[in-house]
Amino acid sequence: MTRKINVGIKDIGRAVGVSMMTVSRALRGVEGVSPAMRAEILRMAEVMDYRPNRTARSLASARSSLIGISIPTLFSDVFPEILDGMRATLSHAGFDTVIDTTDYDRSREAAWVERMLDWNAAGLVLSGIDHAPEMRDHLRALQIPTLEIWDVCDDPIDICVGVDHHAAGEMLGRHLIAYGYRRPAFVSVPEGRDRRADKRLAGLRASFDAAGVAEMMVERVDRRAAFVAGAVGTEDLLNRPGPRPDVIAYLNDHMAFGGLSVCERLALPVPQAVGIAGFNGLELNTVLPRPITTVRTPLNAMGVTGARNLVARMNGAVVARSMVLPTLMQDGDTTCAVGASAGRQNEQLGNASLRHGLRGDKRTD
Amino acid sequence: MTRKINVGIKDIGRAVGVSMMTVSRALRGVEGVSPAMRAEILRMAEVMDYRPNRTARSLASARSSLIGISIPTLFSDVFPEILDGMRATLSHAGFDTVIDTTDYDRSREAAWVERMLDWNAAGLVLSGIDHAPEMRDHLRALQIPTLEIWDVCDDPIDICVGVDHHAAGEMLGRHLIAYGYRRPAFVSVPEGRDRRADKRLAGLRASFDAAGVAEMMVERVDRRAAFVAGAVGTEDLLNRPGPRPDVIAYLNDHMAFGGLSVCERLALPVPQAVGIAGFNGLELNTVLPRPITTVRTPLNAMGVTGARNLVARMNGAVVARSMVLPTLMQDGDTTCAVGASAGRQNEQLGNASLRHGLRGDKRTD
DNA sequence: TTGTACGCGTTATCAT
DNA sequence: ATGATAACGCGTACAA
Repeated sequence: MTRKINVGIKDIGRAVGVSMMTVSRALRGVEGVSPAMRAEILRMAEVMDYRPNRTARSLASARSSLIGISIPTLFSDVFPEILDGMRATLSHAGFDTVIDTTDYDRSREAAWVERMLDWNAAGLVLSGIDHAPEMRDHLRALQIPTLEIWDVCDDPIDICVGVDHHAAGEMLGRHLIAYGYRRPAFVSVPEGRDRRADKRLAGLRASFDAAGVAEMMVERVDRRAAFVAGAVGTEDLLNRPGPRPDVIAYLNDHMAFGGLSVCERLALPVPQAVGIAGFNGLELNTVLPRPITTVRTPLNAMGVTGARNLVARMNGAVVARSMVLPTLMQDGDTTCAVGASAGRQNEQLGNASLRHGLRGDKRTD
Repeated sequence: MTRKINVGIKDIGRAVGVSMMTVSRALRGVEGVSPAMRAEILRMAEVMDYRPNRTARSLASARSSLIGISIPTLFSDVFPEILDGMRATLSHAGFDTVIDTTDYDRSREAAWVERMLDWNAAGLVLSGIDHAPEMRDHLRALQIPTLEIWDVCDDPIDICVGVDHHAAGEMLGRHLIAYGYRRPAFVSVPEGRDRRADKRLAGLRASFDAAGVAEMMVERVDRRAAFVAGAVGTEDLLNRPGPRPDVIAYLNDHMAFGGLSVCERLALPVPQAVGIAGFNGLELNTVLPRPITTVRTPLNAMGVTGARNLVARMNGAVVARSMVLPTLMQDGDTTCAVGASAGRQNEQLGNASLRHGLRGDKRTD
């Protein structure tokens, strides 16, 4: 019960001399209003500076223009890039985005989703495909348009758009094996935190397994800043007793760069003494003194595609349940042919390069 | 008008055998319900899995739990860090955050603010203090709790929390002058895009002016990725005819790092041939091969303080209209005493260091 | 402490 | 093509 401050549909109706319903119809652009009347109403709305009350609209129609977007963190180039891809599509379609950062906490995500449902959210965007089971069931039962982004599976809650992280890991593995690396290591965050990272590691493992290398050192770091995490993890890794790894792969490019800088500080020749590989192919890479070997992921395009699919889905269209985007093996200056047979490897790589496009255009799918 | 899917206050009332109002009171935790009755109602709500309809609540009370947050971009460590600082406070207080990225476009910000008002937003958070005048007036007239963050002035829309960018620029200028630098340059984005950057540049200019150096080269780059922008801007700057700058300051640390990497590629000794200075003191800096001289800004603390003030303000408390947080001059390895009188400068610095705390604890305010 | 009646601004339904 | 009326689910004001 506050003082009436905004003009409402009723006021416009009174001014023009028609009922609320005609105004409502005219404003929403639905059928059933004569062109002349519609024009006059729109003009009057403009003059009176009418603003729709979204809260009332949502209550009456049982749906809102709110889209809930849940991401693990803003401290990564991954999610801002995806969000950027989605923004234009969603805002053009007239949606507002309520964003929540979960810090990789499933229960927090689930609680927040319930809140969004309390808002009559028009749709949801979730990061990845690993969620609280009750939440999955609930969303499925409600049939609310839900996009899972960045990872894919055959059985999403509703629809999904992403890349195959396992395949990407495998691809990187094959690349490193072809170069002759045989003592791989992986620097990541604590297990279970980032499921996509775990999948990439599994893919990497699978490739090395297939090549007869069963052993893989894994270092896990729990630091927020990726640069720092990569540096710390690399230091710890190199300080371990036993044989030193000949190649280190990282969760992402930022961590890889942190690791690279540690190697330089320790005067460890990269890529001769140790190879370095990242993930994502961020723009960062284009300015580094030496580009890092990485797997390029179509983050922005993923956002665009995901948003489009979601909007189509909300409009009742039938869209692909699962959409897998390709990734690209991008060779940099931080890996090279190594080992006793480096010369021979280089020849083989020449051939492989022709066959599979080793430098730049090898891709999943 | 859809099928009734959620249990409402009415249903609980029926189940317990009381009126809706008693249920409403019990659920909201307001006075006027006997403890026994409240306990029973809460239990029943739990059992029936009651979920409040926020839309209806908002319509009836003419206010919502939505806080609109407008930031220029997610591609910077500044705004994610500020957002991170605000998150816990806002979510504990029961607010949902609707985030919009404006890409430094004032009219876009203004349009979005109107949408938030249509949602009965409980409050707004805006980046900086430069906004569309009509929007300012509108928000003032509505008296809606509004926090302007990251920059400060004497006459905010409502309340503000930030740092004094001009003073920060001046501080950096004095620092560089004390080191003997006399041919300064600044690499930034197009003028008017980022007002804070413009203010820092103005402060820097003021210091050099006071020291008798009127000339300052300014290079402006329009690239999204900060690393790339810094690198490109530095290349263009160094390719200019005429005397080369002896020190280059940047909009932020990321750009400074991009510039640093260009200098290394060109085999330009830093800091002997050219000094490099950034802004913000990001964690990035702790892992770089050589820490960049920078001005540290309390981004996270700013978010926390801002959110607390805003929540207090929404609760009707009186809070400081304007709150200025201190910045810290943080000396790195990318600047040093230079010039014909480098030796003497070093001595002076020794003294200055004692007086003003040159290394690490010089600060604004 | 509890209940009644009404209003919030809009959309849905069924008239005309 | 337009209108009257009833929701939507909850909070406010006042009465009991």
